Amino acid sequence: MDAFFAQAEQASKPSLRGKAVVVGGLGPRGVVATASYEARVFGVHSAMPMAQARRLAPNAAYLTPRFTFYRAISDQVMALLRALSPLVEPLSLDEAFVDLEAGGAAWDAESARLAGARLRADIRAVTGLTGSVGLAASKMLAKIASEQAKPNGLVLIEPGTERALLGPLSVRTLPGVGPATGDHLRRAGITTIDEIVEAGEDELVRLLGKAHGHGLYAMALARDERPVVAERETKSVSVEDTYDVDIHDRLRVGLEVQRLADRCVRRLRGAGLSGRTIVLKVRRYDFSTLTRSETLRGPTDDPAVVREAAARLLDSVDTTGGVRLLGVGVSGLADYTQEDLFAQAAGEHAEAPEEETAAPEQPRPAEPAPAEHSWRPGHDVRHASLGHGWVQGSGLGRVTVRFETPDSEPGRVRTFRVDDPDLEPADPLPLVPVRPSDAGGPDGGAGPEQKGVGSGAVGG
DNA sequence: TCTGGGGTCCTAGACCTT
DNA sequence: TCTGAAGGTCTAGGACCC
Repeated sequence: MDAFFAQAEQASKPSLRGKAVVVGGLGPRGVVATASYEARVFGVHSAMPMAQARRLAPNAAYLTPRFTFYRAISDQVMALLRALSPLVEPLSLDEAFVDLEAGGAAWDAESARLAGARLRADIRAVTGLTGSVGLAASKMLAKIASEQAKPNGLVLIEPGTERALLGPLSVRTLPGVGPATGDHLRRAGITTIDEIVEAGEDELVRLLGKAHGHGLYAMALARDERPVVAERETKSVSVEDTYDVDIHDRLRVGLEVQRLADRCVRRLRGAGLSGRTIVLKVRRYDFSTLTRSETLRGPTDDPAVVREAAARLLDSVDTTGGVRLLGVGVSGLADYTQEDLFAQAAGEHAEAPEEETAAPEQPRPAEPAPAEHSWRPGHDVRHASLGHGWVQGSGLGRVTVRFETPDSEPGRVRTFRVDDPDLEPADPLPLVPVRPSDAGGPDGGAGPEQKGVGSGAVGG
């Protein structure tokens, strides 16, 4: 999908169409998740600190992400992809690889192009959003094609043209080459994919190590045999929080770690998993990041066991100077639990009072009492008499709401007290009106753009 | 300027076992 | 019995991706 989050917000809010929209964390340490194409004109891009984005585009609309809304749209698009082929490999909410040949949806360049065009039309019809499609004989090339197709386009890389197309491109085009590897190669005088080929495989391995060197050299020759994998099993589950202000109080750090451990276990259990290795992550005031891990005798999904392990790991970390981020994760996953791990926990720590560990919600001592409502910018609300709208901003005891819906004209703005009893949070409205004949089909929503290419669809 | 959150994969050293 | 090589596991960190 093209600038997915921002596009979904523009589809949902008529007053933002054609305007610069930036979606991301709005706190003092937030970063940009997605910027609309109108915002990109000002130099705003993903992963940029929000403060910098505000300086570049002070008049843009700044919204917090609505992941539930985006996920609903993503589900609609993924369903369209799965209708094309059983081999669909989602990369994120808004991207996926599809093996068109495996699904019989395409067998040569022309049939692939047709399938891609039909898919784009279907995405538009079902979600109301635009997506781009890249078609090629491998995942790497399909990804490059889809980047070239953005926004709202379709690009097919004809078999036999791959090497010529790749040669002049920057090494940063290749998957796995980020800022660090790009710099490393640049210092060795390698900036284009042609120059990787000229340097030779041995030199690449010398520069980047075995796995990366061999892999990158093969990619530079347009050799990519990675299959489209439909079912990816989860390898780890983690949660982390960055704090608006560094935490110095050691007691508070400990409480936050406990809270994160509980949240992590809820996610773990939600996925029906348990894990053996507990990981604590600490980012200190100077942005240096430490991880500490401990492997248990067997997998657990017991919050008490994870809390205790995380607390032990924290004991080995110096937090003097303050921490800006804390995280707790579990890896070494299994889909079963080893019950006698209770014994492990009890054995090492003489009998802590046994709480009902399965209780989904426990008091969080470190947290302030929740406000009545958190009126987050961009989120939907309903007013008893004025109807559906969204939060444009809030502060000083006031919340400003724009009253409009996906299929209305740009709406009027009104300001209320934050505790106005007529105002309440609401669910997002579908982006595409639900027709009676759609019953049973996907309900309306905006769609992400996807890039997909069957490994055999074009080249096969 | 000042850097999110949730992941995956790779490397390398320490340590243990065979 | 001692030694060394080889391989596996654990741990920590770095890079990358969306």
